[in-house]
Amino acid sequence: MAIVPLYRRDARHPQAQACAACEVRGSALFGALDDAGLDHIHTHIASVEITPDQPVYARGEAGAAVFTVRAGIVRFERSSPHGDRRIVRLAGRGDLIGQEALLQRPYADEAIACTPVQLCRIPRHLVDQLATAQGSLPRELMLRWQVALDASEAWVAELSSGPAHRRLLHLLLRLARLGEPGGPVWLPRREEIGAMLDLTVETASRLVSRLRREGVIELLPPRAARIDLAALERALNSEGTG
Amino acid sequence: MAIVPLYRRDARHPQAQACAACEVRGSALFGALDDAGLDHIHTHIASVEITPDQPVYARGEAGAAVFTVRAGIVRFERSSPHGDRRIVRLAGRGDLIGQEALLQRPYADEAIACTPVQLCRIPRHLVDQLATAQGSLPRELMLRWQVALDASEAWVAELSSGPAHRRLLHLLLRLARLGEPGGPVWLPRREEIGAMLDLTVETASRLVSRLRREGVIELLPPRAARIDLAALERALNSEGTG
DNA sequence: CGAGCCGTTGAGGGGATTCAAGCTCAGTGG
DNA sequence: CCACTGAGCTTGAATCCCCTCAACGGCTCG
Repeated sequence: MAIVPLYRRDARHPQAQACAACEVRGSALFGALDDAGLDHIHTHIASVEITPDQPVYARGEAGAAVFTVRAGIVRFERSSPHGDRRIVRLAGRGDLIGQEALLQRPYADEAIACTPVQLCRIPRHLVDQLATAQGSLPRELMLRWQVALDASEAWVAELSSGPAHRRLLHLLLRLARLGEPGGPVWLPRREEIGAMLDLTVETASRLVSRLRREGVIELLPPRAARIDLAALERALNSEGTG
Repeated sequence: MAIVPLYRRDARHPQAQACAACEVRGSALFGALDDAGLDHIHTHIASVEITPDQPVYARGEAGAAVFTVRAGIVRFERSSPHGDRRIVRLAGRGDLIGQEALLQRPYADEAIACTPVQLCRIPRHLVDQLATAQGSLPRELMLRWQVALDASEAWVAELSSGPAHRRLLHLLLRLARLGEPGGPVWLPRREEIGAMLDLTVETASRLVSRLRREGVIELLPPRAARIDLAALERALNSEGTG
């Protein structure tokens, strides 16, 4: 974990004005804060960069901080005592992760970077301060919690239900939304697709190959792809009726 | 929906002192409130009773209230545009449901009573009042949100992963925890089991019958069963190694 | 008593897994 | 430079789990 403190006003610092200029400010946790508020907090928030497949935090760890995702994709994993692991959710730009820490609770999942990830690390006590001083923060927090809950329930409904082919289509739809609109999307390894959709690597591979032949996706190795959204929609619709 | 206002001090009222005497007070949303606080809110909270298979609220509805579950089991459903429906989570005694309403958002799921359910209906504005007046409430709220998020992620990991036999064992384990310890548990209809585990009725029936033959559960029709927790544990363990 | 819902069981088929082999590609060291 | 290696991906063949289609019995209720 590369941790760099943020000094908003020191223009010589590479992370100068990072909070104020943060591209996700409008949708991030402190989006509603004015400059005075930023002055108060900016010295406590650190910018964190994580390389793919490195953990942000581990399940059971007594966390002292929450994170906002500034860029990249984070996955949440749980594994059974028997060893099989399952990816239960993804988070992307603007999402708040590790909220359990605010309740002095251990982290509930393994959080691992899928792509290069940029995070803002926010100490627990800092949120506590703002929660008492300001009125708007709790509401922002609850919003994040609800977003996470909604994402998790949608994961059950879309990525854990029905035939494998449809589950993969839904996954691609999500990946497309997580990336730049129209741009190439991050494509997980086959083993990761399997962990997301509860499939074996072989089945994941077969299905991806099939979509490639059908023209729904164009592979851009390694770990990227271009998605034909129109073809994807078509495939999803013909899925139900066929 | 049978709605009965709660008048805490009117001893002639059947719901008299319901808030003060509420069995789930210690673990419920207003658990931390003192009597003075109760005085303020008790006239605004209504007791709601719902019969099995009746909705608490519908997805998309602009909700003006959250609910705490005082007794019974509530299920959350989502259905795809193609018509197939999936149960994504269960809630039981002490759980807070419909929290989206606090954010002026439409309800995210269909919430439907599985068993006879008793709820406390808490208007949104009441929570807003308490949130500004008291400091402890937001924390309680966040705790509920985290409980729901955790339940949803566990649903992915346990009830949507692996072979159907193991998924059913995990479901029975949950149902046992939702009911009285040692007592009979509520057993969903086969169709409902199917919607929870993404199975057909036939497969659900076959698996239940198998567990009955193996002595893991004893059916107590209609819609109840006794579970041999030791046998269940054994079955879950031999599952992984076999 | 017949209608309808729920649960059960059987037979057959299909989709996903398992086991296995071969491929590409980047990194390594001769 | 190129064989060697290992990780990731792909494909094939056989097996198995679960689905589909179907029939039937128990039960409630009009």
